[in-house]
Order: sequence, then C-alpha cells, then structure tokens
Amino acid sequence: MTVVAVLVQEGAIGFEVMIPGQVFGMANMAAAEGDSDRGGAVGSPRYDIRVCAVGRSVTTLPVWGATELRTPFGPEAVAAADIVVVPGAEKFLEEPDSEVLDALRAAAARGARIATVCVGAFTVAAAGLLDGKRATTHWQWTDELARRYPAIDVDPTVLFVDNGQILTSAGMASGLDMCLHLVRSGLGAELASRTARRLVLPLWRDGGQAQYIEHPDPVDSTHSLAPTIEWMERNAAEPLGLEAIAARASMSVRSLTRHFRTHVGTTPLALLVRMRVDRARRLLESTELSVDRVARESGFGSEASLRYHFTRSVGVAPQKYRSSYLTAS
DNA sequence: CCAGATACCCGCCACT
DNA sequence: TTAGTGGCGGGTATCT
Repeated sequence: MTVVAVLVQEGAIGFEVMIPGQVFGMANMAAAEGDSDRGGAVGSPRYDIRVCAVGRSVTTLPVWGATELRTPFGPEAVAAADIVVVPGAEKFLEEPDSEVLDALRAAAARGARIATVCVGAFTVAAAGLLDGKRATTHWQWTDELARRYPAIDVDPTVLFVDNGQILTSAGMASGLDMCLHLVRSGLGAELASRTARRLVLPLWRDGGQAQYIEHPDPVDSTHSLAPTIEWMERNAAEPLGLEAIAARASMSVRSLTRHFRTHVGTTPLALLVRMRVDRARRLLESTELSVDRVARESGFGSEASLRYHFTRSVGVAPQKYRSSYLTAS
C-alpha cells in the first residue's frame, strides 16, 4: 500500500488539493475491478490518500469558491507517506512555515517521493530540494521561479518533470497528468490506462508537451484531429507513415504537421512513439513475449528502435522494466 | 555504438 | 485583406 499525503497550506487551491484523491482513488477502483476480472478476491486498495496540514489542523480556502477544508491528518501523515503531494497555495511568494519545510526535508531525506502541483514548486524550492534539478511550475511563474532559485533548471515548456524523487507539474490540470504518471510508474501502464479512462482523461498527454497551446479557433481546432488521433491509437502497431496519417486526416503532410504543432502541441511521430511505448509497456507487463516480439507487436520496426525510444521515455531498458515490474507486483 | 540512408519537421512563400 | 493550404528545401531525428 502506497501512502499519499497531500500537504495543504493556508490558502491552498481547492481544485489542486482534490487532484490526488481523484486520481489515486480512481486507480484504487480500477485495481479492484482488475482483481475481480481475474476471478480473484478484491485486494486491498493500492493507495491510502491522506489530506493533511502541518502546523494547523484546519486550513481555509478563502478564494475561488470560498469553501473551507477540514484536514483530518497532521504531520504524522507526511512522516508516513511514500508520496507527498504539494498543491499550490495563495501566498506562495512568501516564506513557507518552517514546520512545512522541515517536514518536506525529512520526507525527502528518508526517500519519499515529492510531487508539486502548480506553484507548490515554490514551497519545495524554498526547502532547497530542487537545487541542481530540472523543474517546472505554472507558466505565469516560471520566470519568477528561475529568478529566485538560479540553481534550478526551470523548463517552462513541459506539463511535468520527473526527477526520480521529486516531481513538479505545471499547474491545475497538469497535476492530473503527473498523478497519472505516478500511477503508471507505480502500478503499470495497463492500470494507468484504465484509470485514465475512468477519469475521462486523454491517455497521451505526457510530460514533454507544450504547456499551453494557442487556439485561434477553439470550436474547430480542439476536435478536428481527434478522430485521426484515435485512428493512430488503434493502428499504432502497424507501420504508419506521415503520408498515411495525412491521407486519413484528408489533408497534406504539411498541414497535418502544422495542425499537430498548433493544436496538439507535438509532432505526429512523437505522439506515435508515445503510443507505441505505451503498448510496449503493457506487453512487457502482461505477456512473456520476447523483447523482439514486443517491438513488432507495438509497432516498432526493430528491437533496436524499441530499445532506443523505450529507454528514452521510461528511463530503463525494456528487459529491465519487465523484471523490475514483476518483482514490484 | 557507428555510419549511411531515409523520414520527418518546420520556415518560407506562393496560392486559393 | 485575412485565414488557411501545401510544395519545397534542407537541417535534424530516426532507422537499418
């Protein structure tokens, strides 16, 4: 069981406080569904989510909805957590409470993962945990983060950054992507994809995507490529070229790449590679197929190609991923 | 891991 | 005039 502590500070942004509960809670439901599908008894939940405050037991959420949050847990939740999520708070430009900083440093020191949403990155930065690391935050505040903490390598162009131990996300909805990423790395791509479906989240939003995309014509642009992308998802195992994709979208190759850049924020091939890596992950998790077979079944032309992309996006080689995944579950 | 071949991506620009 | 399209060139990423 993975303990997730959501560390709430005064003036926390309500939406972001709720994100971990929604994603990890949904992962619990997806896991239970998986248990019964396999004919076995429903196992215990995978995640234990504890909304907590350090210093105060009740934190108000005075803006944007004017509600009040009761935090059932205190510092002991942070001390017990495997993952500490830090949502953004209203007064993020002020020095955080020293108890909060101490709790974060202690958690990091004993190896817990720390994940920030939005301007929560400022809190973790104040604890000195981001020095020398790559990080991101809400695009309105990336410059300020870089100015205050020159030792941090701030990347304003991505949805989230995973440093292994510390994760930072761009803000608001990208916190969903980051938490889903944590589910994927903890429990596997198959469960993560079922969780995404329950959350009605697109599967393919990934860390390396533009934070914001201009939408000159939101009505048309948000949906025009959706059928093409679904088609790519279904046919990712086939050798797809730009020509074929463009034909499917009934436009030229030039227009296709242009639309991808402006509306999706990435390129057709980059998206396809992500889809294929995801397939490969699932095959490695759930089958005994050789790495070479996995490469072909997931749409990569060769084992070398799979290894190249897999290692780049997952961080470990396919074979290593399979063995570590099996021992972890 | 290297190298040659190929595919892709995107600025530029003419065109509808 | 503005908005969108798509061919072309060639630097770069990817494949074999």
